[in-house]
Amino acid sequence: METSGQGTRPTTIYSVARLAGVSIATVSRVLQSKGVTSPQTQAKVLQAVEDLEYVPSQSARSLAVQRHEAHGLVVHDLTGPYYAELLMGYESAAAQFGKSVIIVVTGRREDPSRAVRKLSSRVDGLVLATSTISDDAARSLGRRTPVVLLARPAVPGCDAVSAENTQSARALTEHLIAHGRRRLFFVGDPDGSPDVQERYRGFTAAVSSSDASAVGPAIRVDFREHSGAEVATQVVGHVNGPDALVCANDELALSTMKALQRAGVKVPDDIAIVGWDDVMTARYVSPGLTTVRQPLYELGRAAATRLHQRIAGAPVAPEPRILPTELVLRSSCGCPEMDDRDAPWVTS
Amino acid sequence: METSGQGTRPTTIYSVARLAGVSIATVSRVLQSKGVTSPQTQAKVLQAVEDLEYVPSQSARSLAVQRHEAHGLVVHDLTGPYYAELLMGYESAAAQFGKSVIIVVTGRREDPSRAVRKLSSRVDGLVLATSTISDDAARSLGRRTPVVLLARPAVPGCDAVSAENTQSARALTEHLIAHGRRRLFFVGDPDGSPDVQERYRGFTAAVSSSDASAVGPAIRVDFREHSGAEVATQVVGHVNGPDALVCANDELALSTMKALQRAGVKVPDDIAIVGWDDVMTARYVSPGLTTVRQPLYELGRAAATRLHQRIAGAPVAPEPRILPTELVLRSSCGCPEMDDRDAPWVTS
DNA sequence: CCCATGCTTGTAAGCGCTTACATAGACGGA
DNA sequence: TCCGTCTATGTAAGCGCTTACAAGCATGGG
Repeated sequence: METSGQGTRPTTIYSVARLAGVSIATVSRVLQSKGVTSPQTQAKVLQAVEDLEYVPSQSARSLAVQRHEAHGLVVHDLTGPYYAELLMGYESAAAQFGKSVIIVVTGRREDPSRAVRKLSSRVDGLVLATSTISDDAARSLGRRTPVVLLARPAVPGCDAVSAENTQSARALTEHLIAHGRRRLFFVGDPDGSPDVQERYRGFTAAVSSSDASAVGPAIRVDFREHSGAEVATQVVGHVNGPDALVCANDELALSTMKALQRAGVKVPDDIAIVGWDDVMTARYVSPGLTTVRQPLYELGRAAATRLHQRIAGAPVAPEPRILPTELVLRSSCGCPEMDDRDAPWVTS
Repeated sequence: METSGQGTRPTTIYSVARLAGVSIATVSRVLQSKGVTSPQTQAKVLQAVEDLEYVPSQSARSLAVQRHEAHGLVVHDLTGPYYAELLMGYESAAAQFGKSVIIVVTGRREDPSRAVRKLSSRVDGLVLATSTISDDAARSLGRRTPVVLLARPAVPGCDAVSAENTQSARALTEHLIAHGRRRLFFVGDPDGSPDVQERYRGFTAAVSSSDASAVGPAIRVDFREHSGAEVATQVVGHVNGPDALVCANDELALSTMKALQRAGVKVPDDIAIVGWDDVMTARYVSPGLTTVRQPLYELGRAAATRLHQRIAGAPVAPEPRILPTELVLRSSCGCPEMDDRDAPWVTS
């Protein structure tokens, strides 16, 4: 029969020591494989551990070794594939280093900075993503614990890893121009996130070094899917309206495309549309959405790895680590449809 | 100037006590708002805390109070919107209870069960999702710490929360039959997960209590997107092939639909297709995918809330908590296109 | 036969915090 | 003035683990 109530948890290193007939130091030694222990002793201890289903208390261990063996990850939210993929990469690397990962989502918090401070007291280091806490707060944290910034500009005392944005924005825009587009519009709020800002910068650079023209300033809408309708109303029916839209991410691009199509606009014939992230939907819609793929999983791994190195004593890297991105050309930009490329099962 | 090296972390409760000119007990008392302290003392302590940027060590606290103030969440992976949404709900509820959440992804682990056991030593309770560790392992854990099972059958000693599957599968299938479909196929592996099993059961029930017939056993393919191609080859060109496909999830449904369309099959005229989850793509493809929406965010919250109650001492609930799901009718089932319903910005 | 040597194990001092209990003032009633 | 009461604070004993150091015990060379 089972001891149903789980009220009892007196299974400490002492119980094990007693059962095995050794001292707690010996138990600790065999469990950590530290110091030397005779094979017989090891066997006895391991047996006792087995019998008692003993699991060492992490907090006691942390207190003793002055290490938490945990990484913190702070993100704004988790909607969309972006953070999920990132988190998987992060967790996988952290797991390889034997670290737990504790996640904090600041999106709906009253006091993100307090939450992060509290988090810092149970981890050995932190990864801070965009739109979570301020640069100042990050810098202050960076003074007492290793901090890696994710997809945001470096601040002194903190490492930074992110995906390349400006170059790919430029390449994407130039691709549109090569397709003959001349009246380009950027959709998204450059002040909303560093990523968007960089993309906008690349867009602007490409436009201004060509004979094309940017149609007005960026259409500043947020990332939400419904923003597409808003964009569509601003765009349709104008005589000299845009013939190409560079959207800050795929959600925006897709909802805009849908709203436009519903309004009778032909994509890409009338207006070409491109986005960022290569979400699943991008390869299912018609026309397929041309976009920029970010190495999210790798980004997560890179952040975790860098954090691990910092915790191990490595100094702050002088330069941010920038991961390359990849243009994914489908047909919303004006390229011809290609079945193979659009096939859902072709992933690389 | 800043003290750049973060090697020094001698900021303990002792430093604060010394600076404030009180004992560590007093510091603890004002920080925990426990016991009585004079306003002046409070002010002094708070000031010292401020000056030193003191944050109490979580491990020391955990050790003293015999509580970790953290919840564990164990999932198989994080791909797709399913777990991301779930995790957000989970984290939000946990945060409200003042608990950190530590996440473990078992998908690529060598020894999931060991990882979970280790996790259990740093949390006050666990939520275990499908396809992570065995029922036996879960039951064994449930004996020593509160455990909530997520989207999997209850085991003695553990709570369980999940979304309704059988009823909605039945309703979905009956809807297809009402559309005149008579040769129905289930796509997905019922042995792959309890969810799929229940959906298959509902499907079977609906078919057998009608004059329709299930075309052969389930087509057992996994959840991967490329499985669609496989399904398509099995299905096209048969004289008495299916006129409706009930797919275990949306990824499967979408990739199948795409493969079918590419092969010249008309959806839904020749073959109707439905799925599960209501992923973003479902409302962007043409025809819109009819599917079942699960209250993922709420599911996450429910799991966290239940775990919290268990940790607080509540007994194991005798029955699993089943959250209702919702049919989302678009046009891949044969329903007429409706612009409004398909509009991306209509979310509820 | 004795002791230096090496190997294994035990002893005990923390790690930073909470909290039961002791103590020291302050205050007021007799 | 004295003492009982109450309140604010200090003292110290853990929480479960790690680890430097001490100690015990064979072993073998001198």
